[in-house]
Amino acid sequence: MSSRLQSNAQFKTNAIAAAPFERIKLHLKARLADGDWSPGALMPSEAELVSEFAVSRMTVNRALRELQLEGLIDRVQGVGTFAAQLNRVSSTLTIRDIHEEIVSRGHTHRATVHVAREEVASASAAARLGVAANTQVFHTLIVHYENQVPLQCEDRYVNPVCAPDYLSVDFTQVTPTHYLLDVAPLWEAHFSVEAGLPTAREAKLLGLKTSDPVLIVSRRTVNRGIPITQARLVHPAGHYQIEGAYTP
Amino acid sequence: MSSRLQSNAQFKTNAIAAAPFERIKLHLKARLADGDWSPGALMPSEAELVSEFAVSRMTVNRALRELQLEGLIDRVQGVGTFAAQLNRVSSTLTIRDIHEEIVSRGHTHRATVHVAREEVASASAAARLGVAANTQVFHTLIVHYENQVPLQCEDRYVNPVCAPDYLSVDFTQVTPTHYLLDVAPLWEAHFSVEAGLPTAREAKLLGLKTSDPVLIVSRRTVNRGIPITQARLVHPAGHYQIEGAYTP
DNA sequence: GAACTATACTTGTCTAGACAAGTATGTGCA
DNA sequence: TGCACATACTTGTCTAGACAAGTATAGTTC
Repeated sequence: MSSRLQSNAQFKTNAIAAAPFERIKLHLKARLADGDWSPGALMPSEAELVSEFAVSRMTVNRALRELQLEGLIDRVQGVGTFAAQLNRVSSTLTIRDIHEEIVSRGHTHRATVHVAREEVASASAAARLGVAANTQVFHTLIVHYENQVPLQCEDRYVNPVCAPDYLSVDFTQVTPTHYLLDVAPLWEAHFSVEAGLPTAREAKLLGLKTSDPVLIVSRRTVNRGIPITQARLVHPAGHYQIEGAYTP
Repeated sequence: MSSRLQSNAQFKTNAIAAAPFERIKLHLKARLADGDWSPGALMPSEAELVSEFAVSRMTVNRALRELQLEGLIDRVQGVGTFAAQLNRVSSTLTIRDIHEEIVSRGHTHRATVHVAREEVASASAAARLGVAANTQVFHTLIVHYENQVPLQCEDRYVNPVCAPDYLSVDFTQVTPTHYLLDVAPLWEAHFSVEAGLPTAREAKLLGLKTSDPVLIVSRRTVNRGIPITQARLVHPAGHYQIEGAYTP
């Protein structure tokens, strides 16, 4: 019983002070925020922190390794630990499946399929997808509605090698993104975001004029070097914004 | 000499096989990519991986902890390790200081200052910055040029509490972002990206018509709960795009 | 002066063991 | 049946020590 009380007391202490590696991280973060080390300055070595905090080196090492992953410090084997140059603002941006995103807002999602066929890729489409010209590819053109308002025009090319049954999917029920995540669960994505004008067809599908600005997201995904899909996602201005946050 | 050769040989072996924790990570990633565990499925415990790979538990633990940080697995103390639900596409987006970005492309950066003064914040500006209405704030309006072509119109409000000397900076030489990073090296950022139309003034400064689409980035930064700055960054369509990548 | 070498210091990683703490399950008692 | 408890298994963390490997520097040799 007394040992139970003792471990409870220890737990409460830990709840305030957190785990040692966490305490070391917070301490170094606070000093970095105070400007104790200007960017590029040499910070204490692991051995010095071991003495200061009276912990083992593995604990200090974990704290520093995680700070390095967070981009707050730079470490060079054989040299030392340095305060990072914080001249870039790295943010984590989450692009979610549009169905999930609309539903999470409590709204209804509806999709209309305007193209769903196999095509010989044009030179530009093949280049964007990353396959050879004149290859057979799947092509879908789907408009997504949030509460009956058009939110996204999704023009997508898919590599048949990765998803041979792609065209048999009912895209009014399952989004291409969702289906492709099932077929190829892990991949690399590259994307770019820009403002522009819709094509005549996109304008018509979204109920816009061709002079109305749109937000265009281009995304290409690759699995082990094999291109899976390339999508051009066109959103009417004002109806869609990408949000992100960065917390050190 | 022979010991040198021996360590070289060992190094080469390591170069192929990588560190044990890295090998375990790659092995589990490959099996996740193969769909060996569907989302939510129970994965091997640390003890099982210790047996399989003949390493210590700390090594397995590090591999799993890093996979968890990467969002590929979920771990629950007392229960086990599970394959993550990969239904969201998380990407790391890096917004860099515009001066650094232009210079890194080998181009020249020039800035013109159109407003740099202290103002009583309007209701909307105060709300966007996160300070009380009728507070004194700093306001700058700067246009950034890449090779003499206008690239960004930067409309920024700054909390005088965080950067009292803000107006004494020569913004043709130092960007506000760069200066503020010096004054407050660590902070949280929230941003949103959308397409839209420029205001009449922005259009004039960027050499656009008010009907030309622009990419608008709104960013607010906070340090320990205290708002630092709020910026509206307007870019002509076609001249600017945000890029990002996601590599599991 | 230039090139080599020994040394000291740094980070990178692994080990074997330990204790803590969360969770599920079976067992015995009321 | 329903509740308390012991048990087994899980992850979370820390330790003390070890070796490897990268880097800088002082000293030595040519």
